Amino acid sequence: MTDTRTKLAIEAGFLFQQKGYHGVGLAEVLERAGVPKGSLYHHFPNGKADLALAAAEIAAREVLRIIDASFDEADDYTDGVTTFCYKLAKYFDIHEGKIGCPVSATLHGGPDNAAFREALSGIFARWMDRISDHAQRLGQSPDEASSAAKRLFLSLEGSWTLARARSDSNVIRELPALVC
Amino acid sequence: MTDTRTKLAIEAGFLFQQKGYHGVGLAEVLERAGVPKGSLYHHFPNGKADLALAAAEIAAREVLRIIDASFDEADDYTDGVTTFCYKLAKYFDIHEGKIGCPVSATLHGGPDNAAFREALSGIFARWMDRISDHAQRLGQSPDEASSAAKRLFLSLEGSWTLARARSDSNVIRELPALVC
DNA sequence: CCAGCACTAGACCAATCGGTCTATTCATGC
DNA sequence: GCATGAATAGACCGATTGGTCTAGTGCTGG
Repeated sequence: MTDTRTKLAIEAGFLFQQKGYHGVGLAEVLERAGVPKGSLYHHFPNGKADLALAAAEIAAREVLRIIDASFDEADDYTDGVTTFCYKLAKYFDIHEGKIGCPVSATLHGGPDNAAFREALSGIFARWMDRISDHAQRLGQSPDEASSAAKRLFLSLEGSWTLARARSDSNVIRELPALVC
Repeated sequence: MTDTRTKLAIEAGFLFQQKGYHGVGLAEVLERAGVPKGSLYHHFPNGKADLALAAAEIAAREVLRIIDASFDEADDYTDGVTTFCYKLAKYFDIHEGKIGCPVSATLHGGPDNAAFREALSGIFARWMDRISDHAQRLGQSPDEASSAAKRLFLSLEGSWTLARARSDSNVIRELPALVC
């Protein structure tokens, strides 16, 4: 039994990830969450923008969780990257190939608000930092780890885009061979 | 003196690249192009979708042109990639950091139309093929060239995303050091 | 000079947009 | 049992959406 606020953010997240900020109407979010409009503006006083930020934050934490789950039981960096990519590809398949990077899909194309951009680049930084931490723990030097993390992140964003265009998650699965 | 159809596609392209398909209203396109609605539906009978496809096609050709201009006078592959990235970063700066990949910004988040997805993945394939051709011409084996092109394309898409989030084109300029 | 067609021009439309507002229900502390 | 604030419920709003339709304009071949 998730509370109303969370349910709204999660449903909104799914929709934003597929159709982008402007592509989703509040009516659709409300219907899927089974929640009336009054509740939305009670929990998110700034309306749609608040909702998108909350949705992105949830998706961002979920990705962090997947990063940890992948690297925690890895023998070396390449091993962790491989597990990570396979998990993401599976996540992509579950949503029928309609999904890009859950965060950039939600926040890009939204209002060109400074708050949006900062949230977005902050989330990206957290991801890269976390990957870099794991790389160091698995034996890489700080410099190696940092650029490996950046290389992985950048090409992962690209893979999400290409996978979506092709409706095919294999691009993501081929990533470890390409960047490690 | 560009004709009305082209003017519409170009103006629409700028807007789509910044705000995405659903983020742009026809009224805004019409106003910026200084063209009445009747003309739009004369030149693009299927309306907004046609317009987006035409805009993406123009942007795609422009990128191909930049690829050629960068690699034609390059001594080796790394040299070509560097020139290419610098040109793109400059293009990014000209548009005040509001722009992502001109094609994915236009077509992603649009109708989940099969035509859109095919156009998108076709354009991406053309870019990668062209880069791969140049890499081979500059001495790489077909396999090397193909995976180098893919590596460049994927991380370039990611760089566009990150550059936009940070409003900073340096990510793009640092790309050659990261992927070559 | 005029018939025909490509094109421009913009009024108009139903549908949907994000957002506001009031009324009601529910839970909780006294 | 009652008061209070949180939360739900949804009617309602003006603005804007993409799209249609009718008029009018201007070029071109005969």
